[in-house]
Amino acid sequence: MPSTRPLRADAARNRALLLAAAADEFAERGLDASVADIARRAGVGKGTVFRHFATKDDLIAAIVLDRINALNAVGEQLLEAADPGTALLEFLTAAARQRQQRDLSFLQEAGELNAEVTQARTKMFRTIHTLLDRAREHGAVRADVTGTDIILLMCAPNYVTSYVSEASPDLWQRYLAIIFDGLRPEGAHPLPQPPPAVS
Amino acid sequence: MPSTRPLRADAARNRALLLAAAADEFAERGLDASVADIARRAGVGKGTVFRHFATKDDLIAAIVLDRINALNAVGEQLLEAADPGTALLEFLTAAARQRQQRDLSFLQEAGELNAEVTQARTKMFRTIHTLLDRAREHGAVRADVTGTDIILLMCAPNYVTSYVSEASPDLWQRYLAIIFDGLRPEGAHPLPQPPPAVS
DNA sequence: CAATAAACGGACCGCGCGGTCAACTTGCTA
DNA sequence: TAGCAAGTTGACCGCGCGGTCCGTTTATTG
Repeated sequence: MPSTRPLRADAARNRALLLAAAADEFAERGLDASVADIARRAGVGKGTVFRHFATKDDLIAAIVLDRINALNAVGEQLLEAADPGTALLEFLTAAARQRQQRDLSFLQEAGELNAEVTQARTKMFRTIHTLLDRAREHGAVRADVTGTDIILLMCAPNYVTSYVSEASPDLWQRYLAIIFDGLRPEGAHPLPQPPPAVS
Repeated sequence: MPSTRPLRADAARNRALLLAAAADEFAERGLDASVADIARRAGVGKGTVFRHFATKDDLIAAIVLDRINALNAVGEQLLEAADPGTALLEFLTAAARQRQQRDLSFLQEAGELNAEVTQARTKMFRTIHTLLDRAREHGAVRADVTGTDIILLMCAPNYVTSYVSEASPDLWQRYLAIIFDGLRPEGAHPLPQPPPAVS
C-alpha cells in the first residue's frame, strides 16, 4: 500500500526516538509540552520534528494511533478466550493499565480529526462491541448495557484516580471493580436513560 | 472579618460581570480562554480584569470557589433528609448536574494551590463523608466503600459522557445509575485495593 | 569513491499570550 | 458641589510558542 520508499536508517531511528520522547514529555507536562523540549529530549534538532510530523497535531495523532493499535491487539487476542466475562474484565484491565503507565488521555481529542486515528478507533470499537456481546450472552453482564457504554466507562477508573497523586499506582483497580460490579446482572436497577447511539 | 472597605458600586458590578463572562468563556474554550477575550465578553478593559484578580489563576480560583460553595450548600441541606440513601444519590445528582450545565472540571487543578479553595473543598469533603456514613449505616451502600471513594467517583458520570458530543444532555444519569449500582451492598464483590487515605 | 538526494539543525519569524502602567474617568463624601 | 481616592482603560512589554528555511551533513547507491 505505501508507495513511499523506505526511510533512511537514521531517519527511522530518529522517528522512533521522537515518538518515545514526545510520549514521555506529554505524560510529564501535558498537552502544553513544547516541540522544542521534545526535540531536545530526543536529541535532535527542532527542524527534524517537523520533517517527520508536519504539525504538532500530526505528532500527537501518531502517538495516539500507536496506543489504539496496541490496545486493539489485546482485545482481538481476548476474543479467543474461554470465559467471555473475564475476557471483558481483562480488556478493561489492560486499557486501564496502559493509561496508568502513561496517562495521555488529553491527547485523544487532539488526534480526533486524523483519518487514520478514527479508522483505528472504529476498529477497536468493533472489537469492544464483540467482547461485550459475548459477555452478555454468557450472562456475565447485565442485559441493558451496550458496547458503547463499555467504551465510555473504559477510562473512568483512571480518571477517578488521577486526582489523588500520592496514592497506590494500583488504586484504579478498586474503581474498576466497583464499576464492574455495577455492570453485573445481580442487583441491577433499571437505567434512567437509553444508551447513546454512536458507533 | 474582612477589614476591607466595600467595593464601589461600579467595581462590584464589573467583578460580577467578569466572573460570569469568565465562566462562560472557560466553558466554551477551555483553560486556554484568554484574559483579553474574557474582558471583551464582560464589556470591560483588560486592565480591569487584573485589578480584580491579580493573576489569571486567581480568577480561576474565584470561579472554582463559587462552585464548591454552591455544591456544599446542597450537601449540607441534604444532611437533614429523611432517607440517607437517596440523600447521597441526590447529592451526586446535584454535583453531576452542575458539571453538566457548565463543565469547568479542568479548572480544578488550576485553583488547587489557593488557600480559600482548599479550605472550601475540605469543608465539602467533610459533608460528603457524613452523607456517606449515614447512607452506609442505613444499609444503602456497601460496607467497604469510604467517603473518599465517593469524592473520587463523584465526577465520573460527566467525564464518561464528555466524549459523546451529540448525546442527550441527561446521559450522565445512565452512568451515575450504573456506578451507584456498583456502590450498593447487593451483589458486591470484594474490592482488590484498599481505599486511598486522603481526607 | 563520487555523486546525489535525503535528512538534519538551529537561527529566525510572526503571533498571541499574561501581565504592567500612566493617563484618564467616575462614584463617594464632607 | 468640590476634591480625591478608587476604578478604568488600552497601548505596550517580554516571552515562548508553532512553524519555516536554507546551509550543512550523511546514508545510500552504481
